Amino acid sequence: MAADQVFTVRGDAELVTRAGHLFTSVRQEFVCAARDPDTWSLPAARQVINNNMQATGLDVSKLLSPAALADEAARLHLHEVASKGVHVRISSTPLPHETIIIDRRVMILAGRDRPGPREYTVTTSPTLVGGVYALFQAAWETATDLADFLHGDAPHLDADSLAVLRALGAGHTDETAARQLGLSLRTYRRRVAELMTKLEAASRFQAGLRVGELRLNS
Amino acid sequence: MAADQVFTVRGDAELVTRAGHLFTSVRQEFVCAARDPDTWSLPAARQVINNNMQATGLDVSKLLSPAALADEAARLHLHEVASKGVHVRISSTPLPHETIIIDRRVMILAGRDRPGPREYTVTTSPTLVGGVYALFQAAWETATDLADFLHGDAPHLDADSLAVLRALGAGHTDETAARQLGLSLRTYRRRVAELMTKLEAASRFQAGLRVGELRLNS
DNA sequence: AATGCGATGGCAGCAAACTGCCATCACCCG
DNA sequence: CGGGTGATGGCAGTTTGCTGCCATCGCATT
Repeated sequence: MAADQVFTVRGDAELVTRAGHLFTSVRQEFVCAARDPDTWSLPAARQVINNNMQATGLDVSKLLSPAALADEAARLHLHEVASKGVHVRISSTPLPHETIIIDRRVMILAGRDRPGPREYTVTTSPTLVGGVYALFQAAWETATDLADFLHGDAPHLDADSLAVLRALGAGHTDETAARQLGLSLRTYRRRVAELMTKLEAASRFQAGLRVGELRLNS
Repeated sequence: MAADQVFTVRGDAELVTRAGHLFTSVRQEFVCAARDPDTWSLPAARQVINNNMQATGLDVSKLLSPAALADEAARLHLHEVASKGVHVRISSTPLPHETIIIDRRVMILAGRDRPGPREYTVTTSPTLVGGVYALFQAAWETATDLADFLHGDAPHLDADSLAVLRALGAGHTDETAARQLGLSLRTYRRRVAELMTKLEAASRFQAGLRVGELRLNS
C-alpha cells in the first residue's frame, strides 16, 4: 500500500534531514496555515522561497490566527512579509496545528506545540493532500485579508455598548429598547450617541452599516 | 513507523469492509465536508448516526458547497436533515474532496470523484487528524448557516436603490441626499422606505446592519 | 381624444430621534 | 464633613424621519 507516502518525524532536526529537500523543491505554490508565523523558521527554506518569489511567480499564502498579531513585533514582521508579495490572511479560529502544502503535492502537518520535540507528518498522497488543500481553500476564502483586518480598527466596545447594539439591531424603537435594558430614554439615547461617535457615524444607518461591515455584531 | 495508521482503499465495497466499523463506532462527533450530501450514503452508518443523535448528544456537522443546493430535492433533504439536529453550513468553495472526521480520532478522505472506483484514505494519526480538524474548524467558523444562506436572499437591488443606499451610507440627511440625487424629499424617503421593506428592516439602523452583513454595499 | 396607470412631488401631521439644560444621586478624595 | 466628579434621568425644544392624502405629469393603451 501507500505506506511510503506518509511518514512521521520528531523534532526539527529530523524534519530537516528527511524533508528539507521538499522545502527547497517548491516551484509554484507554498501555502501555510498556522497559529503564528514564527513556528516555521527553517532558514534555508525561507531563502529558497524568497528567491523563487522574485524570480518565478511563486505564490505564497499564509493563513494565520489573530494570535499572530498579538505583539507589535509580529505585526511588523507580517507587514514586511506581505509587502514582499506574500498573501496573508487572518482566520478567526485558533489553528493550533501548523499545515504546509507545497505545490499541491506535498503536505506537512505539525502536531500541537507541546513539551518535547514536535511531531511532523509528511505526506505526498494525492488524496490526503487534495482533501486538505480543499479545506484550506475553504478557510482561506472566507478569511479576511491582513490589511483589512488591521485597518478595520474595530473600536473597543464594552458589554454595555454591545447590549445597546443588539437592541438597535433588533429593530426596536428607543423606548422599548430602553425599557428592555432598564435604562431611561435619555440615557439610552446617550449610549446610542456615544456608540455613533465611536463608529464615526453620522446617521443610524451608517452606524448599522459599520457594525455589519466590521462584523461587530454576532 | 506509523504505517498502520494510514491506509488507502479503492471503491465503496472495500471501504465498508475495512472501515465500516469506524462509522458505526462514532460516539460524540461526526463532521463531514463534501461537495454535496449524497456521496456518503452508507446506510448502516446513517442508521447508527440517527440512533446516536437521538440517544446520546451526538454532534453532527456537515459543511457543503453551494452545489448541494442545486436542485429542489437536495434542498428538501438538507432541510430534513437539519431539522433532526444536524448542523449544516454552506461554504463558498467547491470542496471537491470529501472529508469525514469521527470523534476527532479517525479521518476519511475521499479522492476526487472520477471514473472508476473512488479512492479513500483512512487515518487515525493524531497529527493528521488534528491538523485537518483545525482547518475544518476554520472553514466551518466562517461558513454561513443553511437557514441564513437560504433565507438571506440578498434582495435584488437595481441601480436606483444602490444610489439611495450609497447616499444613506454616506451619512447624509435626507434633504441633502435627495438634492444630490435630484429627487424630491418625498420620493427619496419613499425610496428609503421601499429599501427597508426589501431588507425587512424595522429601523434604519437595522437596514444598515443588513446591508453591511450582506455586503450589499462595496 | 379619452382613459388608465404609475411615478412624482407638495403638504400636513405625526412619530421618532437628537440635544441642551438642570436636578439628583452615588462615590471618591482631601 | 464638604466638595468635586461622573453617571443618570427628567423636561423641553428642535430636528429629522415617516406616511397618508391628493394634485400633477408623462406615457401608453384603447
